[in-house]
Amino acid sequence: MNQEKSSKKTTIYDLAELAGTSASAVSAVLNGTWKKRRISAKLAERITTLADEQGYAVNMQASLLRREKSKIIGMIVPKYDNRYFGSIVETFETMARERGLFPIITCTRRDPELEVEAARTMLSYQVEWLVSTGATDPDRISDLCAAANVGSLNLDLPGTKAPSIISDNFTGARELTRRIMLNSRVKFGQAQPLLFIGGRASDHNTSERIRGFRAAHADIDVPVDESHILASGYAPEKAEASLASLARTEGSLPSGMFVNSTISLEGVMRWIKRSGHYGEHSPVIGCFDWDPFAALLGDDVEMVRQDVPSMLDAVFAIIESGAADSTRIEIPPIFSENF
Amino acid sequence: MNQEKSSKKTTIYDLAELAGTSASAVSAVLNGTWKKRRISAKLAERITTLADEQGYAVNMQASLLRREKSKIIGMIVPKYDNRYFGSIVETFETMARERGLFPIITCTRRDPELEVEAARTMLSYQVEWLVSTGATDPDRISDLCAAANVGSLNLDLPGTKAPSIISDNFTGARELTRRIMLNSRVKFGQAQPLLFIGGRASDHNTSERIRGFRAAHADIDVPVDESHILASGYAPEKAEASLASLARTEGSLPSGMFVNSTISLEGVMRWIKRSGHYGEHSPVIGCFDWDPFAALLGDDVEMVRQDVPSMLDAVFAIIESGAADSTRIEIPPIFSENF
DNA sequence: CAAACATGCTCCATCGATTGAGCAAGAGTG
DNA sequence: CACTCTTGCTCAATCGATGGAGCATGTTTG
Repeated sequence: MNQEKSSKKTTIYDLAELAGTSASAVSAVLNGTWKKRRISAKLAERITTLADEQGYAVNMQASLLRREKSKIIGMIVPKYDNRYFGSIVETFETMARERGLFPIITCTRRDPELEVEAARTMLSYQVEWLVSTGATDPDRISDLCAAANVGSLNLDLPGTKAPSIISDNFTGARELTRRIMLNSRVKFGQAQPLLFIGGRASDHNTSERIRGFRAAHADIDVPVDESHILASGYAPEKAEASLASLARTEGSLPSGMFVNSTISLEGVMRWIKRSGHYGEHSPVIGCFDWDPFAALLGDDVEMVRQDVPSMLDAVFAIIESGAADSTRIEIPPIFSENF
Repeated sequence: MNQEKSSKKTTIYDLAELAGTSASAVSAVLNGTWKKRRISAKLAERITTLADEQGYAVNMQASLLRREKSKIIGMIVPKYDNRYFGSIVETFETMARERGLFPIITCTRRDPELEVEAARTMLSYQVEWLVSTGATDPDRISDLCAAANVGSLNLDLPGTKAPSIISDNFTGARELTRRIMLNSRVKFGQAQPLLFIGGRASDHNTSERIRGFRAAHADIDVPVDESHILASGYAPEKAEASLASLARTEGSLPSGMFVNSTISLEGVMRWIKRSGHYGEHSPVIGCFDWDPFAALLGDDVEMVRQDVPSMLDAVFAIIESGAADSTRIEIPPIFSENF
């Protein structure tokens, strides 16, 4: 595990000299092509031992420069601060490794400039595929990838220039809304229009969820209160402020809420606690996303879990098939009794 | 943004031919050394435009092979499923980028084999520094790095062969224990020995926290109940099972608990809810780690937050100074009133 | 007006690993 | 014995970017 010259890294040339052989023999042995290249088992053995002793590690930069495929796969993700993205990243890494790919992940904090810069950097590193998760402008990234002849994919939020794998937001939201209504009826005696809070009206997922929210109201002939659709952003503070302002203008709050993400739920719960709405008369809540602690907050919180493993199965299926047409795959989310 | 030959990526040679100039001129222009290399502004302009048109991106593999420094910095992290590691990763990425470094992060799911393999892979990618976060065997990774002449650092859990940046677990645990005791006295009338749950007795952080836990008991002359120190692992199921078994053998539970991580807290809260211990007589809890929803679970939950920004400031301070002696830096955690 | 200098480039070796082509020595065949 | 095959290797070009050295011009300077 030691080496004489401690200033430089060991290369195949160093090993070749030590073994009294050629660099190409060393290379063949270390990358496993030695049988094909008719290197004797004896020499292979000697080289392997030497490589171990010297703590040799291939220089991927050199290796990849020569090869045609990099086996690197990139992912851009908005945040690491919730279980949804956390499990996307963890599952992605695991599945990539299982397939012999090297995953590179970068967090772009919902910053469009950073997204593009990160995408460019990943292209420089010769990624073979780039997965844009929850990107604000996925098509821009697909354009960059197309120009570099690299496959791209959209996850969580759809785009029009690459295959998109997203949750079935409409159906999920409709079912979640139905459940919140049911819980509300059980707790407060009658079905009332709900409040929708969180997300951005401009993003596809939010608008689909609002559509599902409306559909569920229509299903049981309850009118939607337009002033109670508050897609005021993802940050907890935004949700908290919206609720505070609504309570100020209206005096009371709806008895049920559809919360568009755990991040928004954080703000909602904070407001409920702070304003003393907690307890007997606290609103019935449904959240489109899952968090273990939020799930423990009370029987009044219903959660849908997006099916991350299935979404990533779909991602890798597309990667393996090499497909590049901009289909959209919608994965049904999972309701709590099936977690 | 288009290119004629769609099968291959644009290189500086392609651009050179298109611009009727040499590859070295193109290279100089695109990497910003053109003034030093006395390329005219006119040619620089032309090349830049062309590069944009062709959607050119440097081949980092080639570039890094030639350069002496890779500017790549690696981090190994156990999981993405809690706020602590999530914010470590996010902060690390941001700070690395601010310093012109390219962060590569990999999640090793507390698997010692995977940790080593991931470290090897990162060395192949020519990382200049490797930060092992919460590694099960940080010294093994430091050895690998040393053999490759790469700096290594330990974060969250200390090692003996590289600088370690960790929380001040002893002081934090002592103060947290003191607070749980106080809350317990307020709720139940008297100070009783607490339960310690979660973590692995073999890891440094857990043992330091147990030491702090003992010290806080000693401070007010309360004996520690040795059978109530349950360092049964990090997984929620482990904590849940430990509590269930304790309740079975003892009939009742301690009135206060020191929970060693949010992950363990997940199991603890699940058990408390399921077993009907929630409410009036639910135990007073303190958790060494913070989670926004857990913080909302009730007034009975006290949390300490590890000071991630300060920890990473320390990490980058060491990286910038190039120090390699195995000092240990302990960062005080933050208590809830100062979040 | 010649020497010295500045300007604006180009040439080419180099980084480390890979791989097609090829060479020498021994084994097998007719 | 002359040949073809096989075995076990080595040679050298290559991937794309970089940067030291150097080569024409044009511009000053004494």
